[in-house]
Amino acid sequence: MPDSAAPKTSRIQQRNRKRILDAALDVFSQHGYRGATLDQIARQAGLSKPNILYYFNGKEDIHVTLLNQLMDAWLAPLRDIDPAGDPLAEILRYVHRKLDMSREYPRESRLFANEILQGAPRMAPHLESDLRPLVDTTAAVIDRWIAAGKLAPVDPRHLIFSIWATTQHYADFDAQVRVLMDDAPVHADAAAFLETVYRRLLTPRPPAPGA
Amino acid sequence: MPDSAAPKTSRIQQRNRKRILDAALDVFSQHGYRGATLDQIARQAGLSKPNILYYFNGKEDIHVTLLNQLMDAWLAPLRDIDPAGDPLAEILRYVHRKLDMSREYPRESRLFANEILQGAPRMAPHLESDLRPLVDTTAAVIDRWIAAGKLAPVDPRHLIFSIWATTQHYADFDAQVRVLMDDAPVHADAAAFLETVYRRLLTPRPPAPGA
Amino acid sequence: MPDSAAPKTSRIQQRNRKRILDAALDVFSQHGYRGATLDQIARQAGLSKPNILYYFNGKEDIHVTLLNQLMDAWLAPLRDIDPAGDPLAEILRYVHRKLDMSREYPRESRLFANEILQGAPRMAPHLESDLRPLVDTTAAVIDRWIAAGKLAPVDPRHLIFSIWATTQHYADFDAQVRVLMDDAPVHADAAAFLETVYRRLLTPRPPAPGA
Amino acid sequence: MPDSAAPKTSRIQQRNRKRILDAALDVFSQHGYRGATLDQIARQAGLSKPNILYYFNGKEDIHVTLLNQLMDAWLAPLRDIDPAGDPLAEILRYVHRKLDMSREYPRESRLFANEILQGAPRMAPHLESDLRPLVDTTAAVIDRWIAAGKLAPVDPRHLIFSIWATTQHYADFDAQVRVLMDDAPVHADAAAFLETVYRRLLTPRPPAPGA
DNA sequence: AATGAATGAGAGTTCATTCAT
DNA sequence: TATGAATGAACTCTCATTCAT
Repeated sequence: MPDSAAPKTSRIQQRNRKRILDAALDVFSQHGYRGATLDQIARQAGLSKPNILYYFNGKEDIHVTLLNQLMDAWLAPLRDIDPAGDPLAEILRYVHRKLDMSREYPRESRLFANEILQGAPRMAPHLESDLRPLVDTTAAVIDRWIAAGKLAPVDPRHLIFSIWATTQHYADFDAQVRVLMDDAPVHADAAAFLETVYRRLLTPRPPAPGA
Repeated sequence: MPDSAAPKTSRIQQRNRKRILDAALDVFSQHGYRGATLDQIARQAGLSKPNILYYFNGKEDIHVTLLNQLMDAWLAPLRDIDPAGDPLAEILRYVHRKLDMSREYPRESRLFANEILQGAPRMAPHLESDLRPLVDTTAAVIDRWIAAGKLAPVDPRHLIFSIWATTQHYADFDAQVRVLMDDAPVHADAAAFLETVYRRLLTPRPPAPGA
Repeated sequence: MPDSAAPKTSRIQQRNRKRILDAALDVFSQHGYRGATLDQIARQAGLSKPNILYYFNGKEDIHVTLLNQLMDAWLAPLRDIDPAGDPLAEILRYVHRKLDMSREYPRESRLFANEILQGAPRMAPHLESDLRPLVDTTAAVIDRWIAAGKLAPVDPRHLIFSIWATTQHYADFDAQVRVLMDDAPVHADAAAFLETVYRRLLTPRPPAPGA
Repeated sequence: MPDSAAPKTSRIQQRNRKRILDAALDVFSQHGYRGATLDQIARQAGLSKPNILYYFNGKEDIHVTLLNQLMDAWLAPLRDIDPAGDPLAEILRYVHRKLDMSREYPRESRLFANEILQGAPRMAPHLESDLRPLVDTTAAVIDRWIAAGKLAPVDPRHLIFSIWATTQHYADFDAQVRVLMDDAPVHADAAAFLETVYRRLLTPRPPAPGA
């Protein structure tokens, strides 16, 4: 039992941290930060409450850790827009990836939505340091595409907002969508709809002949 | 002296109930239902905590009252779409009204967003009874417009979702928007952007000549 | 309207005080002192809560007033035992009157029971000043009757306790009695039973021949 | 190390649960359910208020647990009446056991009295399911004894009520008894008195010669 | 004589966190 | 590493009482 425990526990540690974060994602995304309780998280994780506080320094620590971990994955699709790719195709790919994430990771979407709704008290720094430069860069790329006549002119930042809004809506407002769309293949229809929206919006048009 | 007594007492009641609801709107929209406390609401309303419970039967009563009162105002723009009006103009008017509401009533928007995010525990009945028939009706109107060739073909329900999503985004994700848009005239730019989006999306196009 | 109001209000006062005390008797006897609320009393009395406090100085005042008022009526049967009457008949009459009171005034019985159960915090003085001398006197009468050979020898105080206990039981433990005696004519049977008990207990017997 | 762990933690639990129940018995029996506060119970138990709620699910849980636990002990003497024993001796033994219980467990007696006085809101089911069949059985036994000429004829249920009433009186109305019986050996005198009462009541008499 | 409005004190309960092992 | 036990702070809500009219 002397030194063979270290690696073993390390593996246990990792597994337990993951369990806790997964349970916390469930609970936080459903009830919000204040509405969530450590008891719920502990029960869901199959651990005792004090044991959870052995792995994390408190409720807020869990929440912040979650937000930080998710930030990267959350921004990946935006990062992956290829300035050298076909502009319309790049945008549409981004739209579809975001929509897919709403379907596959609705808890993450709701976690962020909750945080932003409440004024981003725990995420404001990250927005400044991580999100903002990325959006600035992407907006510049889009502007260049527009200047090159490869996209119809639009405000790039509001374009990004609209993509976030329309795709995350299917995760964040799922309760409402489900009431209004019983049985319909929501995701497929949404994908087709958004494809249409952004294709019509962004397809560059030849200047009017008489102009 | 006949009926002049009733309003006298009612005056105070009405004023205080309004104060409380206004304060509660502030607090609930910012912290969510569970995150809000009667203490905060009382402080903001300038009343004592027990006095608040003299006017309402409890925290939940205040919340439900708020949601009920707001539901009507919230749906009004959708109700006002005129089936006899010009289709594109009607839709665009709706978009602008929704966007204006996001600017003028961001708390209401966030209150609803919070409620829906958490699965609409206290509003599900209203969604079924009030929202759903209204959306069904409106979708039918749009479908008729499309069939008449007055709008480009789109899925009417996803169109509605996209309008909600893009307009409410400026209220619900305000904290994020502000980080990314310092100093810009957000509202005016958003209005122009959305005008472009829905105009390009919905303007009926003549069939391709060769088709 | 100058001085004609006084007698008029005085009548209203009396009527309202009675209403309040009657309502309070209901509520106190059912829920105990601490379990009763002024709201319940006010509702039952058909008056507003502040108006009740116009007539009485507080919750305790109502309770004490009730206890004081009832004390006299409660002790009347004991006072009415006639030292000059037929001993056995006097005792039996007392038993039957007490039993009748349990049927006709169960609320009063329970009010007293509640008070005594809790250590008589508000009635201890009355017990000392009113009840004790009366019991002492009655015990002396009974002792004299026994000495005169007109009653079989028993401890007079424990005799009195047993009469109180057996008769008040039908009011105080009514909930239990009803569970165990569905449909039976409880009161009549109890009267017959107690008649038997005290007749057999108290009928003087001739001394054993050989004694 | 197999099963020795369980009792270890259970030791503290059992001890604290007992402490709490004992304190609660004190407080509930003196002030009634509504009049009792968790603060009082906690203080008396030497525990913090939240710690009490760690062991019980709330005030009502403590109360119900108490009533359930006591029910068995409370009915034991009645269960122990031996249908094969000597009738008069069995009854007298029951009377004395009940009287002893009033002296040794007055709090339990008052707890029950409080509950019944208020209509048995939390004990009605137990009365139906536990008490009633037991009383039915016992009444049948007594009826058989009477039919066999071994007891003077009396209504068995009212006999039982009278035993309950007269014995429990010394616990439930202790505050009153003490005022009226200073210094007397109440319990011994009561025992002698009740012995007389039930002996005279139940001793079968030979039919009057002339009858 | 009466009441709508208001409140301080305190009730039961929840919960993040700490203690002890 | 893990957990039963414990608690201070805070929460919602109740209630006897007071205020103002």
